[in-house]
Amino acid sequence: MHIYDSVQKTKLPFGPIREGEASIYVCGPTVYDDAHLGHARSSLAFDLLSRTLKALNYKVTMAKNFTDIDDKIIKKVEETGQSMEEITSFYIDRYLKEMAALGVERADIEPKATESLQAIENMIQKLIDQDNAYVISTGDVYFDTSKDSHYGEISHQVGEDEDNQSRVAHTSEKRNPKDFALWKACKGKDDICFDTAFSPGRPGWHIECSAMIEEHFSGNDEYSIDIHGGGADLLFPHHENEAAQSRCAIGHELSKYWMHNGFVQIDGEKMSKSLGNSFFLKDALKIYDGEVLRYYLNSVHYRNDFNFSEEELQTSKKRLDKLYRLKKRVSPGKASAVNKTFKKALLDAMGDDLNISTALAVIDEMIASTNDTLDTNPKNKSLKKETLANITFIDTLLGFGGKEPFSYFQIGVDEALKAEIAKLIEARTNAKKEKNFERSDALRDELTALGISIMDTPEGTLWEKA
RNA sequence: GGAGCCAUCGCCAAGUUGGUAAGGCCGUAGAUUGCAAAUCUGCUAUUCACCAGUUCGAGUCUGGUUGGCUCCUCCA
Repeated sequence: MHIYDSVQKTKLPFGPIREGEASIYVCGPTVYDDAHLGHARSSLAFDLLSRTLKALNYKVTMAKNFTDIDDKIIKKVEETGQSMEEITSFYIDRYLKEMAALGVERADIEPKATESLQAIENMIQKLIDQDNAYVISTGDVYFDTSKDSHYGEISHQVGEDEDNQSRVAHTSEKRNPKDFALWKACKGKDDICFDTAFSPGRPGWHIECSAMIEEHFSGNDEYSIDIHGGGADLLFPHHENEAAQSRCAIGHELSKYWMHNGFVQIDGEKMSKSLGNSFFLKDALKIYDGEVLRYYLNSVHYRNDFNFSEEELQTSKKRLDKLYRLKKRVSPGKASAVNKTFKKALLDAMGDDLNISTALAVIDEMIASTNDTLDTNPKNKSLKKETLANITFIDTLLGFGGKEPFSYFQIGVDEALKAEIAKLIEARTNAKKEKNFERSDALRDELTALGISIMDTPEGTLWEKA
């Protein structure tokens, strides 16, 4: 397995802390609103990572957090009158359901900031005791970036003197312009806050990840976890700050490898809530099947930006359709053993920093050669069984191709229409027997009008939703 | 202002240590079909934004130019 490490900016062989194991922490969403396609892509990218490592026989432990204390959530509380808990649990539930529709496996650990307050307080207290952090007059606690000689090595976003260039305004009580809040003291009696030894308030954004990692992973003398992941926008300042506070509090590096996924763009621009160009997952799932969306969003390498277009999505679906047509052709039956050459080619591709393009090419070649052989010898039973096993392997590794193939092509067709289709096909078959082609073509046109395309095979006439 | 990333066929998109351009869509010629659809076969980039350099050899390395995107503010 090779992984591109965004800190060293190069592809590295994956050598985990513990032989045969992989610990992964991915930054999850702040739960104050619906997830958009960008969240989906990030989630999908690390799902692919986890599945690939598992297929390579690593014992994977994956954590993905929910940030459930945050300014935006508090703002929503003020706007809606709902409790923070009501809001966050609603969006967490939604998020999990939508990701499940995309075939994303649940993380082993799903920590929430509200459930990690003790770990957060402990870490902040430790940093204060070490004088790596300080409390200002308002009760806010800041991390002193000057105490960390390695600050800037994660994002390479160093720059010592051009602080005035920074777009971040900073308060005069900060020791250094780059110092960031570990703890935000509560401002009024209605503010949502939690009690600590230093001040009542709530955690800053960065500290929760560091604290959660310490709470849930043991690591070794050098690193807490193997891989830390998230969107490319988190590299700075979020991950830089996480790394700094962990390094100072724990005395070693936070993560051995850092991985960052590229953005989903709309018309060449990053999709984000602040730009107002978000395509929400819930809306996408109303129009497209989760599996099709998964295939599409995963079809471009995770580090590249992804320009979303419905037209490309349709093109992408055609490719998935081909896999299901083959599956239809070899079904029903019992799977035998996966083809070793095929399996190796897929694992080699995915083991190379998740090279999905090569993996999809390997699959397309398998589909073509299998169809070719089946054209010559339609009754090749052992090939059919092997193909079934190959497709099962694809489903395990990449998360698509697992559906029953006939139902895949019938998504969105209700029972009444199915009966109607069956009737028309039967009538057409009879017309064909009588060589009444005028009538059979007319019946086909009727089916086409219903959005159904048909194909005559030795096994009879099959249909698909166009 | 500072820090990065990217630029490969009409479209999407691979291409680790430099060695002579995967795959998909579209198009096209054929096989198959009553005709289609599905499936298969052939064809479809002497060329990798542009310029210069290193090298026996560069899409891959170096420098520069142009264009696009991102981060430095919440952000996947």
